[in-house]
Amino acid sequence: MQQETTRRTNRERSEETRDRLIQAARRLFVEKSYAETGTPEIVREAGVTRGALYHHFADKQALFAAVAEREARAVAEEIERNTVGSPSATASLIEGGKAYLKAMAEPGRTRLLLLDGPAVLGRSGMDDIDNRHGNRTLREGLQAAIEAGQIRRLPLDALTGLLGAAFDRAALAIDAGADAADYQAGLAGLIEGLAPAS
Amino acid sequence: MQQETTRRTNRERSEETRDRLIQAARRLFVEKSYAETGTPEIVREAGVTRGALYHHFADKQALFAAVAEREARAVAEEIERNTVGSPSATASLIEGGKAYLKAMAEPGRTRLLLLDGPAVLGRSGMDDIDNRHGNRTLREGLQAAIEAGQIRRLPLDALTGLLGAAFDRAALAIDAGADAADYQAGLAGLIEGLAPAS
DNA sequence: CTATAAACATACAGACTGCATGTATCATCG
DNA sequence: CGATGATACATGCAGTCTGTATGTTTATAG
Repeated sequence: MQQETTRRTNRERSEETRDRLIQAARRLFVEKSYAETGTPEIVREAGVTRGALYHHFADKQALFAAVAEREARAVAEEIERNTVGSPSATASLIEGGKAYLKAMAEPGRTRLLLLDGPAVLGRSGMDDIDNRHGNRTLREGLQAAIEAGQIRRLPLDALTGLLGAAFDRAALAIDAGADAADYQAGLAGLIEGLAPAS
Repeated sequence: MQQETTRRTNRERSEETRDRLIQAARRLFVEKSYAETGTPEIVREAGVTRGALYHHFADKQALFAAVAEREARAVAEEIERNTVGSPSATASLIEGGKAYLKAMAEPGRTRLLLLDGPAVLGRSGMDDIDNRHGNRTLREGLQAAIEAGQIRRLPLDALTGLLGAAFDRAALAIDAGADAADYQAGLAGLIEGLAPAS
């Protein structure tokens, strides 16, 4: 039989369709925005029909969640790959921050994860994604630094949130054309300032 | 003439209609969200028609911008009212931060200004509003603290953005039910840590 | 090879946005 | 004060979108 090329297992069919939808949606959500991208346009770009979309995803929002989830995972992996163990805990934090900013420089990530994400999924929804992937690293880094006595003993969750927000803001500003060095300096200043009072 | 009650100048008519629209929109944008609120519902709540809405505002987004602008102004005024001159510049920053968090505790403000705002108007659009109202105070406070030698000399705009983001994050977390004291402590730690290295 | 389930396609109902056109109310000027 | 123009608003319509219900094809189990 020559149509073996089209003969695929169900798993493969689903996998590919989901993948095409997520990739097409990512392209359009980044180029325009979540709100200004319609599902007809997404499925056209993906080469499937809206039936397929609504078979695999509960609604447009669920498709966005899949896009965001994949993106957050990619960021986390990229950081883990580009980061090596550092001597001091604070230095490790600063280095991790640099890796985060570099990963977030990939076009579209700030819009997906920092602008549309919180609005579409709510802050709690984005927190769930963050905690599954990226933020965990930051929290563990801070905890290690605190227990190593290199950072003042402050409420861990709050500190994680506050520093994470600062990093997010830096990523946004840099993406908007601000001077990266300025923000790197500001972040380093904030982190170093957390050293125990002398 | 007994219908003098309905005899109003054009200015008054417009003023009241705009006001009713902005207030109704605010209520609904807060209760649900910008995306899930339709213009038919807004005008019903405001007691006018969609014609009036589209006469006064270019589109739904422009109406949201008006709501956000008014809210940002209210926050700025509330802070200015509740804040008194402090001895040290850093203490003044911390006090201003407390006033900000208190103002942002007004229901709906975090959603309007921190979640939907950036997504609907873009970060640059929200920055415009912020710079017209709130953020200016923070920048000036930081500048004063730097020139008074109470805070390390770091890039002013970057530092303003980073600390502002941390405050925003605190407001969101507190609104979501987190312990306010934890975040206050974290913020105080961040600010105090900016003191020049001893 | 048949039956069943999964994957996808198509058709449709309801709702919404923005605009175009119509009407009422106010302002201006001779 | 009366007519003319402008402003404020109302109504109707076209196009589009989302989610669902129903139909069809493809894979899998027995």
